[in-house]
Amino acid sequence: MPARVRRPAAAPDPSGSWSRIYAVVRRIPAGRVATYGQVAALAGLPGQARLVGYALAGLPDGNPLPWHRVINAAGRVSTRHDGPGGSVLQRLRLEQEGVRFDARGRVDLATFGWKRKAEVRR
DNA sequence: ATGCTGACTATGT
DNA sequence: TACATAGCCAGCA
Repeated sequence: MPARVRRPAAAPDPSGSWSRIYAVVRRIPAGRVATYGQVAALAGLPGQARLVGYALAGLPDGNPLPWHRVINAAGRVSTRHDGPGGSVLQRLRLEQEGVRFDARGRVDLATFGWKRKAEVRR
């Protein structure tokens, strides 16, 4: 079995990359989605989209982090190894927040993508 | 200290 | 649009 990433414990290392990732994910507003690469860049880890996925994989169940708002660059929900239910739950939560999926199960990043600055409204 | 794995992305065919 | 390949980093055995 693959070495399942263990959660960063209750006291995440503030210097650790994972903590920075979590901090960014937490800022994603409801009804919007961000790509792994985008989160990585905002976390100061340009190009390390993978780390974002792995960091989220180590999240404990029931944690307050809106991990479901993070999807891949293709606008699709990544399938996790944790269980197929995870991706389903993710899509469900997003739809609940108003994010629309097309017939192919993809999200239009141009519409629901998280824009950090100035965004469309305000 | 070394090697393997993994919620990814960009590029080429 | 879909599949294959290479590059990236942190954590665990």
